[in-house]
Amino acid sequence: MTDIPRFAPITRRTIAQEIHDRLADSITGGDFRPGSQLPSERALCQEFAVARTSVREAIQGLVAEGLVERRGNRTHVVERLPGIDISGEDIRKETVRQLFEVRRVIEISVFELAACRATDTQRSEITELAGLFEPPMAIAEFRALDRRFHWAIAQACGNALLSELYGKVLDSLFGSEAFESLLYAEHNQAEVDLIVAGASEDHRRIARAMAEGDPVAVSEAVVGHLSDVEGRMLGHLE
Amino acid sequence: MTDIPRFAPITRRTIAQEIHDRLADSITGGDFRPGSQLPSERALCQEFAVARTSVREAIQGLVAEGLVERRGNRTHVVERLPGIDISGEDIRKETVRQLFEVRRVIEISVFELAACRATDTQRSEITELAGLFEPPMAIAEFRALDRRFHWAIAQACGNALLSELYGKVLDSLFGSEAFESLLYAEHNQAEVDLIVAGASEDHRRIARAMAEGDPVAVSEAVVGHLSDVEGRMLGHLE
DNA sequence: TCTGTTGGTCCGGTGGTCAGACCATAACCG
DNA sequence: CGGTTATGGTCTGACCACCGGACCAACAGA
Repeated sequence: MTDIPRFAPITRRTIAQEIHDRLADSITGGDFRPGSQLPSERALCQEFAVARTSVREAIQGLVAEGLVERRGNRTHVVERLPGIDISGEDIRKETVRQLFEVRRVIEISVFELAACRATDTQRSEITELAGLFEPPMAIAEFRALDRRFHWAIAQACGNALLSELYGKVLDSLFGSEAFESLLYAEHNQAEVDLIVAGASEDHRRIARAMAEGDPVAVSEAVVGHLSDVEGRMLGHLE
Repeated sequence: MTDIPRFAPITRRTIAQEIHDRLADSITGGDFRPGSQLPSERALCQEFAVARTSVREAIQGLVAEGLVERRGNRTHVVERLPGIDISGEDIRKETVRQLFEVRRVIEISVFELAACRATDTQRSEITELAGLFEPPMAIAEFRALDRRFHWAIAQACGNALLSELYGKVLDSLFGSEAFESLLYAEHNQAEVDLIVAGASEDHRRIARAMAEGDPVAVSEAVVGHLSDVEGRMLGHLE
């Protein structure tokens, strides 16, 4: 009997396609206000670390699909996205809401498993990382530490596939332009400071429960943490 | 103030790197018995749908890392994988065990959300798909339908990010060579027939609860389903 | 009106990939 | 044991994607 095919064919994706999709997701995800100017080709070159020809091809696709348009010698997001009739603001909040829903589904289990399975070394690392949160903190510094903290716990859950999936949630959380633009908006600064302070306290609480190997306490701390941060972000930021 | 960088740099990956990683994962994941012959370069060309030069480069990397070795004019998995001292059989079962753990974390929530949020059209589709399970069924046919059934539910959960993540779990579930090799092993046929019959019944039960919009019943059915299939796969297959 | 920025076009070069051909050697089969 | 088949090794020419850069026309802003 012939061998079972074990592997799916390789799929190929050009750099322009990847850039196109990321820009399209960003636009439809509410990161750009309708009518606003897109970053220039040269600026996007730098951010994506690619040649201008790749960025050009991606943007040409966006023009063809009606997501952006040329105005003079500038590229702007169209005033009305095809097929979408809620505002960028609402899209952004829905994106964040869904992200928290996913976190509730996965993060609680990951943290509970880590509480049970982490090695002593991992518990020490988690405790040490929690101790580094010292408000007030610059947003960028806070987020970098926040990610390290969550990833350390992810690695302690003892399930490679679950760690990988949670890593993708963290990629969404820390790579989300919708999330970032809420945090960095000038008029949200005072509220963001409160979020940072609350989250820092929550992280220490989680780390203590983790160090004690108490999954129930960890679960309660995570539930409270998610509820608090989500409530503040959706209720108080714009 | 300068714009916040919104996008991470593009990463580049060659076809040979992708093939290398997939082969390495397959080998360390227990899909090839130690000492067994790897599929030929030409066979892998066909499966991956790439040129021989790409497959060659990937395999040369595996040789360099000590995962495979040349014996005469054949390529074989090494008898002892570097850094691994449990058998492929145990690795395979651990892979499957972790996969079920991830399913319990995510699938129950996805199904519960779908029970609450599915449209009438989606409920009808789910019911129809469940009705297509008619044991006895060929494994390949069963798995294709199984995947459609789970994906239909995933799309009904009302959270794009969660659907995407669950899609990756399904990719692992239906793309896992560890899983496939347990199912297709000749000596497991009778037990697999029992798994197919039990799963078909469970799917109908889930679809009924889904049609009734009963998340509690859906949750119970899913928990039972996962427990049953996992128990059979880990306890009775080899 | 002038300057700077942006999009448009073009160029030559590099790396990755492709399909194919051919050969030497080992494995397999009668 | 000999013949056939299969496999890995090497090589070739072609094509594509991508790169970095240069230059220009037109627009936006001061």
